Amino acid sequence: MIDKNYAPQEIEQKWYAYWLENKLFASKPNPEKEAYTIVIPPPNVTGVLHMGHMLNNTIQDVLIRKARMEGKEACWVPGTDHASIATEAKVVAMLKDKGIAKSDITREEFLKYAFEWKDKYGGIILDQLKKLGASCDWDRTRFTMEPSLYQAVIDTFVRLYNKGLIYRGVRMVNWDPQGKTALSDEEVIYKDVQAKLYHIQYPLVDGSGSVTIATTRPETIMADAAICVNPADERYVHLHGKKVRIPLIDREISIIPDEYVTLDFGTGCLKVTPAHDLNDYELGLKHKLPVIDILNDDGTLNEKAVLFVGVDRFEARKRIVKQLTEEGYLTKTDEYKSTVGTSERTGAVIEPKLSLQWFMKMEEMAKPALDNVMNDNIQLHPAKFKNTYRSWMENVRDWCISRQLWWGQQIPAFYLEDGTVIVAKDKKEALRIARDKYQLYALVEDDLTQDPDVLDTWFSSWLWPISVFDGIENPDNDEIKYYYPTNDLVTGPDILFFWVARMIMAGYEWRDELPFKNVYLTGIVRDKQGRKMSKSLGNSPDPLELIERFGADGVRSGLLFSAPAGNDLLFDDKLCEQGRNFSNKIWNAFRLLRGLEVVPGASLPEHVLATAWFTSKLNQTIIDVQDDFSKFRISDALLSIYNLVWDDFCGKYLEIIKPAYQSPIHADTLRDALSLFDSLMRLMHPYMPFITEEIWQVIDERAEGESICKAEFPIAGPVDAALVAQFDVVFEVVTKIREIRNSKQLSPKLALALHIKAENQAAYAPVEAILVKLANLESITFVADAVADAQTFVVKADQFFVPLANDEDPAVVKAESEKELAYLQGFKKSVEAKLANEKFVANAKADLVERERQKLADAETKIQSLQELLARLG
RNA sequence: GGUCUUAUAGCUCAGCUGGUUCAGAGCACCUGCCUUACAAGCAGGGGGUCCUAGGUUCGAAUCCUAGUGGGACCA
Repeated sequence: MIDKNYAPQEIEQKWYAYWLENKLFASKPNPEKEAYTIVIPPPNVTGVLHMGHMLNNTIQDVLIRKARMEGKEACWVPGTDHASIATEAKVVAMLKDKGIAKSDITREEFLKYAFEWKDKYGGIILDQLKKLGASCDWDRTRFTMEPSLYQAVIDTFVRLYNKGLIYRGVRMVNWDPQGKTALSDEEVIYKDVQAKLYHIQYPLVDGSGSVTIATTRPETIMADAAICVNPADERYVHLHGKKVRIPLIDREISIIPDEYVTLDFGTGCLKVTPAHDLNDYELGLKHKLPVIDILNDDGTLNEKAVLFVGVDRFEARKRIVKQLTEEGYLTKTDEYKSTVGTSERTGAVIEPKLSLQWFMKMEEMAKPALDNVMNDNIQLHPAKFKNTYRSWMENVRDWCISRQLWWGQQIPAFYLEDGTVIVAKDKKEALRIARDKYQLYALVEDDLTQDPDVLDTWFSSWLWPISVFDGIENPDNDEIKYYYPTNDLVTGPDILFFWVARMIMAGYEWRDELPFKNVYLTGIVRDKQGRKMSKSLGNSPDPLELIERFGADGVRSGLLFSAPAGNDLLFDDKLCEQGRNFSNKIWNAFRLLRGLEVVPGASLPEHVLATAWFTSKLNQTIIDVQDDFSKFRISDALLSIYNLVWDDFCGKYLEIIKPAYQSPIHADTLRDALSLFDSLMRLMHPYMPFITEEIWQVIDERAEGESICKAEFPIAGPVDAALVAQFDVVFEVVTKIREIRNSKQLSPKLALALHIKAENQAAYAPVEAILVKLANLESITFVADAVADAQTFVVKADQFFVPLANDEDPAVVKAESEKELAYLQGFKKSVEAKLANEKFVANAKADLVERERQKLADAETKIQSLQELLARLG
């Protein structure tokens, strides 16, 4: 006997091993078939699976499994990202625990440790994905730092440098004092903070008083280059060109006028600090002010600060405030709401810093990337992200691509002793160029020094859809030609610019073609209070534990029950519980069919009819599901299937064909039912791969190595709308009778008699047996007149009577019927009004008008029946 | 501050090109059932001013405008 509760753990393990063993996820170019390709958004190599990955990868798996079943050559490429900042931080921390400082070891030693660490802890996340059922082609697993992908990055750098798209220059960049590296604009997260606005007096050199400036960063006064006022500000006109002394250090600076200053902010006097603020920097350029950088790379103050040398910037702020107060320079402190940029990876407060870095020009590359999204060559789902995408692409700024780290692709720029830069794929090539270009024939490799910096992680990720198929190194290979462009990309909107936009740029740059046709943007998984899931809040469930509790199928369907594209998902265990219950429901439906005793023979006519009815429902659902998928409504498609399986198949179809207790089922009926079950399993397989495989394998004889993974996805046949309508009437009647039973508190075991006053008695003949069974009737009798002492109801135009001693207050019964009548009369009136409206008849579509006429006719017959009923009630 | 987006049942959301009297699903809730596939279940039920105010239209949850409250991105 099969267990009545579905136990997923063993089953999941068994089938995943089977799938791998039989290479069911493996793909290779097959010209006979259409390719369907997804590249995984590579998770950080040292990351662990979180709920966002679960959602994201479930969606990818649903898409890829469906494509595979539809006979496409489905290829899902997995892999990991080296995540330079995050991983380097982890390796540094690991070394620190061992008592090793990064500064004490060489680059080579560090990288050795880093690779060891990666080999030990990296890729855990990929094993976790297997638990989820992810059908990746694991033989294709790639890593952004492996030799071939590393080389692709180097080649890209050289190519773009030679095209003049990459340059090196001193610019104001976002400096992360904790990671001690520059960051791109996109890696800076702005946060609201409650800051203080300090009002500081600067004495005039001529002794005629002082000016007061307002600043949130008093520790930068030592870097001041000027005081700036708006020329239109009458308060300060007399001060233009005068000099003030910076408090505490007594350095003299000028007061200059510039329209940049806002009159009504603070005091209207702005301290200009070109080294530590982007706007001040530009103001400084305009007025040729000196740049005085008082900060070290780690955020401590340097000698140029004069005061607090070696002290951290935040500590220095506290101390300088204290000193300014003591010496009477600080006149006022206001509370001030402000925003501060922080590092996406380390969380440290970003310092704008003037620094020599490598940049990529974005304007030219952004153009095809923008155009091809706006014209829908590449579709974003949901489309609302097109707006956000456009505004970003239209305002794109040059990309700072160098990072002061060791873990990553080292920039292929080589310097001669005099600082001359040679960009080449390796030192040998650089030497050749140096010799040829500068006639430096005596030069040897040791005379060249490679740039110590590495490239931004995204500078490798943006090549991912191409580089996983070696399309950069070997652009004409069979794989890239077959699999590229890929089809769908599934990712979060938070990396739309970091990653998606740049992949599109890289696609057009390298292959003059889009990298994927659709981008499905998932929402963020939040907890049920709407908070983002995070380690520090501890509100993120452990995905593997969820799988343990609810089964992978349960978790997958649970996540998708409420995950419309682009909308955040408020996660609750409850959803997975619902998914698990669904697994169990399917399991028990199958137990029922498996447990039946079979006798040879043809199906009863009502069973044949029920099979035809359910087939229509199934076909309709397949049509709906395909429509949903075409619009990336993955969640809606699942709900359609859920309702079909639970309500129509289990609740109705199985109840109709289920034989009485200990009675056998006819072989033909069982065959039909199992055939439908088989279709349902195939329809559901993309969502619930494990349980569907388990059942599919025993529904019928299967060959060794065969799998539902490669079985055909159901194809919709015809839908018999009339039959569906007829069954709707049956179910409505059944519900009414059950309602009577419930309200009278009668046992479901008590068979009732039913009398029908029907317009068309013959219409009931084929479904009588079904009515008897579902409503538990002892008899159906057709009558010409009303039946006394009976519970009555009307469906369509027909009247139904269930003879029961009527102990209800006739007035109540009458009131209810009158209420229904009034409703129908109102309905009729509104439809009549509509049809009498010439503009409606003239403007509305013909079939709509026809439907309205039908509605009117139906309402009229029903009203008539109700009136008869009421007449009898007196 | 700018741009975009959103507001529907207690909760999470559907409602697709305006057209069933359209107000719907799941969960939650209430009532009754351990009816031999499933209590992780079955039968039935209650519940909404479709944010507010205008407008367009024969007709508005759906389109437009303004306001209010959320959210996202950008600075």
